[in-house]
Parts: sequence; C-alpha cells; structure tokens
Amino acid sequence: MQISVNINEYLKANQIKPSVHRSRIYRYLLEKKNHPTVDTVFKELVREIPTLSKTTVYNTLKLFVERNITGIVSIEGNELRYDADVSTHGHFKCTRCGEVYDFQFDNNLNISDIEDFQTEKTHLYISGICRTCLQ
Amino acid sequence: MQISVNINEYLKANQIKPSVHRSRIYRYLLEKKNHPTVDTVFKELVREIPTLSKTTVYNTLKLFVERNITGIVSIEGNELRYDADVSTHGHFKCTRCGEVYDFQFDNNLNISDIEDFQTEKTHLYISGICRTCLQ
DNA sequence: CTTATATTTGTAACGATTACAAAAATGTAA
DNA sequence: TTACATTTTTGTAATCGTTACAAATATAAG
Repeated sequence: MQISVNINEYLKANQIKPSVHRSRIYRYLLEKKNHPTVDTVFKELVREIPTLSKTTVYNTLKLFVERNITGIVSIEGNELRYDADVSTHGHFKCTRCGEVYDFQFDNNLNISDIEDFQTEKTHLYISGICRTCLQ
Repeated sequence: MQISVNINEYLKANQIKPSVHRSRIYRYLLEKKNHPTVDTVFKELVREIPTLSKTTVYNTLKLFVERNITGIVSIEGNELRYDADVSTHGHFKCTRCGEVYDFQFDNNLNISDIEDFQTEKTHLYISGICRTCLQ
C-alpha cells in the first residue's frame, strides 16, 4: 500500500526505524486529525492489534515528539494530546460542544517584549464558542 | 496591613469569603509572579503555616480560577501553573535556562479561520532561547 | 455560650505517565 | 537455516499530580 510505504520512508527520514506499531500509530495520527490522547490512540488501535500495549503508545509518541514529527497540543492541563501536523497553527476549543478546531494565523507576531529572543515553537490556544454552537 | 486588607476586599468583591489561608495564598500569587505550581505554593507557605494542607492549596486555587481572579498557565503538559495576572498576556519559556517571561501582545489577532467564533480566552505560549542565554 | 455553617485537614482513591525487566521480534553473520 | 546480538514490545509496578470524602477545626450568628 502506497501510504504505508510512504510512512515508513518518512519515519526513516526522521531517524526512526519503522516497525508495524510505529507505522500504524503514525498513520492513525495522519488520518484522524483529532488531536488524540494516548488513551484514544490505544483504544482505537488495540481493536486492530489486540496485543498492543499502552506503554508502546507512550513510547512511540514520545519518540515521535523527540524526532519532531509530532507535536504536543497544549489544550487544558491534565492529559497530553498529539498532533501529526507540526506546522505552526492554532487550536480553538469550544467550551460548549468540546470540539477542537485548527486554524492558521500569521506567525509574524512581532512582539516587542521578546523581540531579541529566539523563537522555537509558538502555541496559540483560544477557547470560546464556535460558529455552530452560536446559532 | 494595607495590602492584606485590600486582598480581603478583593476576594469579597469576587464572591470569595476571605480566610487566613485564602488571603495568604492569593498574596503569594501577587508577590511572586513566577507562575507557581500547587507544589511550589504549598512548599513555600507550609514553612509559614505549618498546619497547611496541600488539599487546601488545591481547593483554594480551584476556587480562584472559578471566580476568575486566577488563571491557569498552559506551559507544558503535566503540571498546572497558576497566575494572578488574568489579563491577556503571553508566556515565553526559555528551553535553556527554564525561565518563564511574561509578554504583552496585540490581542486583536484577526484570525480569518475563526472570525465568527466567540473568543473567551487566548493563550499564547512561545518556547525558545531568551536574551540572556543568547549572549 | 450554643448552634449552624464554612473551611481545612488527612487519608485514600484515581488517572496519566514512567521505569524497568522479561519476552518477543527483528536483523546479521556464519 | 541456525545462532547470536540488537531492538522493540509487553506487562507490572511505581510515581506523580489531582480529586473525593468524611472527620476535625474554625468562623459566624443568634
């Protein structure tokens, strides 16, 4: 399958030895773009790979984050969420329906207070009420 | 003491009955502006109030957040941090020295993807290397 | 002073994450 | 293929932040 080959190549290109589990987890992140928690990934994939261990999901996602092919989404404190989209983009969470929306923004924020600081990653998270719930 | 009276008035004005612990915890947040974790607040104040319980710190900060006189700072996942400054402002964390800097930014971000959404809170978090570490 | 109410405490429970060693899978060389 | 070395995965136990909850304490009202 084309996509699976590409994923393996992509992992290799990022110094990650592909394995069945790693490829499958990465493909999950690519297909569902719902910023899943470890638990969500595990519960979905264990139905397909019954021997899957939750520790493997933790290890794998940690590795992806280290290699910068996955980002951590800072939405609310307790549980970490993961995102295969590592480009700079923002997240909007609707406090009414709970839905999380991605959005683009101008990353050239030009903030005078930190203008001589060297920026690595920018996280923008907005909460409020979404279009659908407003109607 | 002037400041303590003011704190009690401020708490009352926000529908919080002042108590010795609540006032002290709020004063801590006001004085140190270092976005402390629950553990940090507890460890500092228990030296002064030996009977203080960590649960009280949790309860109190939760109450402050509910009443909107304290905000939760979304810096890295696992541990929540608290901030008495509830105005919209950003946080920069230096990946080298770990220091967290506050900064102001133009909250009028004008993001087309979510322009008809109703915004409640905006969190902007940037990581990178600070001025001091760059030299 | 007594009673009612609110706050605080301390312990236990919980949920997310990590540590770690054993087991399984994979790669390599003969 | 077999034997061996290396990497990945598993499963359990430990850890850490947080919450639940009931008992104890403090505060406020009559």
